[in-house]
Amino acid sequence: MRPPYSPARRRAFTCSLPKYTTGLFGTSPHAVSWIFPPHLDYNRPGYSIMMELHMTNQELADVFDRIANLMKIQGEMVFKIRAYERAAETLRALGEEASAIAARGELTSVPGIGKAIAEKIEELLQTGRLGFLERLEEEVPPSLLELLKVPGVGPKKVALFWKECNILTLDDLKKAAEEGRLRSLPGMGEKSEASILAGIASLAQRSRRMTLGRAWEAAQRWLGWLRSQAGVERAEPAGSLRRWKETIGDLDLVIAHRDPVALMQAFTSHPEVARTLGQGENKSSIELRDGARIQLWAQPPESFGALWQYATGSKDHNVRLRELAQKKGLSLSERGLLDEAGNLRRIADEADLYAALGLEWIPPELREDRGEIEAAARHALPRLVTLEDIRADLHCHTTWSDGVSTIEEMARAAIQHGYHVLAITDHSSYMGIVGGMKPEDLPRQKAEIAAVQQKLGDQILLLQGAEVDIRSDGVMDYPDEVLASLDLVIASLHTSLRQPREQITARLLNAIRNPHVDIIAHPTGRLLPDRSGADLDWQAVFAALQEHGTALEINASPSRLDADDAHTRYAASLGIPIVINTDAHAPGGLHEMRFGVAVARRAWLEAPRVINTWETHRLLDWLKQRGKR
DNA sequence: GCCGTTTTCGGCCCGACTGTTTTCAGTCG
Ligand SMILES: Nc1nc2c(ncn2[C@H]2C[C@H](O)[C@@H](COP(=O)(O)OP(=O)(O)OP(=O)(O)O)O2)c(=O)[nH]1
Ligand SMILES: [Mg+2]
Ligand SMILES: [Zn+2]
Repeated sequence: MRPPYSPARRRAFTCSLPKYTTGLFGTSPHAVSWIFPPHLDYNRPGYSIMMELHMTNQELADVFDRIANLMKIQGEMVFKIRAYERAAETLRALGEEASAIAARGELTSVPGIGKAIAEKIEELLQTGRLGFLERLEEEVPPSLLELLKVPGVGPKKVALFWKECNILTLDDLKKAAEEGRLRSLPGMGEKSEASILAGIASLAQRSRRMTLGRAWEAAQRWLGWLRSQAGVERAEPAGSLRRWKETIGDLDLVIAHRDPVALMQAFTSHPEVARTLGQGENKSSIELRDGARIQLWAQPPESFGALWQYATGSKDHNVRLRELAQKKGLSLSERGLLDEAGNLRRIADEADLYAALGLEWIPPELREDRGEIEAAARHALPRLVTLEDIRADLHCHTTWSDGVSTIEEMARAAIQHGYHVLAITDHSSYMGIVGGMKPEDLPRQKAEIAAVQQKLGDQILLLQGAEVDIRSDGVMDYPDEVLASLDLVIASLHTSLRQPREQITARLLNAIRNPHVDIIAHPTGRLLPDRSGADLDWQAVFAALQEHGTALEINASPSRLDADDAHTRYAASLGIPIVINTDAHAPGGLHEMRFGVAVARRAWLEAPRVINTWETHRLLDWLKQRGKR
């Protein structure tokens, strides 16, 4: 990853890449390295790349978050700061690259991006720099940003420490606290000084964001504990977990309870607790030994709906909802709806809250302020795809490559899931003799699939596919005649994910243009929660997928969730077929389908967009159209 | 800085908890 703000690299290129490059099985990768000339266009009419440098939406968003934080320390107007923060969120959710929108001159038509921010985006895209930020950083030392990360330390205190004690770094702050120099500052005391030291310590060993899988496991344990406690009438997940966001910062849990004081005490003195961050009668917060944090809120059952809605968020969704309430002369909070006369209407059922504001109930996965409130007001929310809609899994592994179960075991597990189709897609040989399948193994595997098929009869249809590696030179790991012999071909990147944008994009495009390839799996190769994926030119990838009708995979593994919600939503809007696959390496892996479905739901997808919800005959027709037998 | 079936100017979510206060500011969710 590049640092959040650094001048982008200058590039220009103009040549052409072959329509697709035939795999030359058995030859050295170096023999075909010519497919990456220094200059290329993507062989599309009108798609001559004159891109001079590039910043991803994520990188642009990081710039605006940085501006917002520096302005907070500076003491700038809060509403201006909110505008930068909202713009950052908008950019992260776009899917389409901001550079493409800028090229059309349409940045200001994006909600939350006005004239000032659009100009800054354009300056960043054209020059890789931003004068406004450079001047801001001369006024406010950027090293102060690390102080903001200390829990309990906000912009006011950072400014105070900076101006009164010349504290510029985390080390400065630690030293000042240890020497007792903070307690005499206005608004500070011994306790707050000690809590800063504790905050710095926890920052050092604080764990990063969790994967959804880990978070749900922990949440189920804690919900079980809560439900076993006296007086708990209901306990439910909330926050990013309930919205199925791709990674989880902390566990947010809510309970219905009439007198939660004793329960809050039990919660903060649970044996797994390393530190109590706060304890009151309405909410408490703890940090566990492994660094994970849990936030617990309580309201009586008659207010549970309002509480659950609040704690589910997202923050931006909540703010929009509260603004809507305001316009109707109401005031919304976790306690309920307050009318102008000052009467509090408690709300037991979340759906009643949305109804009171004239809205359809909004599925938690949509609550990100990405247009869901407007759609709910028009009663035009999508009918989101569900786990029950899924009829096939088109990506799994067996003992023929790095899976741990046989074809029959995987097939029987798929039947248990109610699937009508399972594609066996073992790895091509790039992983080496042990890991991958050589082309000469394929006929024997085909025979085994046929035998299992005969044994299982019409309970399920088995397809012989393969997950074919796109080699680091862009060549498919199986030659065309081998690809042509398969029922389904998945192509994916596994190696050299750090190649420069144009090079790794060219690899992926080469696979998409290969007429035998049906699905592009885990397109970026990222590994959650920490390892970012390939730096793809998404606009080129979208265009190629659209042109060739190739399906884009949502890989359902909680450590991938790749493609992500934003890119999937935009891809589907272009008509690109979406497939949700588990990439299971054992029967248990098939259970991860629900995480992939969650990504699809966050991408606003209805079932027909997802090809593995289709009836078998329709799926087979699709494959046939793509030249399969 | 953004935005508009109440506005192109004047609004912009709202409450809990903590530690410092002698009535509240700061931080957080
Ligand atoms: N109204 C309102 N609600 C907020 C605000 N900040 C947070 N919330 C609510 C909505 C959030 O989903 C919920 C939990 O806060 P978190 O900071 O844990 O965020 P969230 O769980 O969405 O993401 P996370 O994965 O934890 O980073 O609290 C706010 O400023 N205003
Ligand atoms: Mg959270
Ligand atoms: Zn795989």
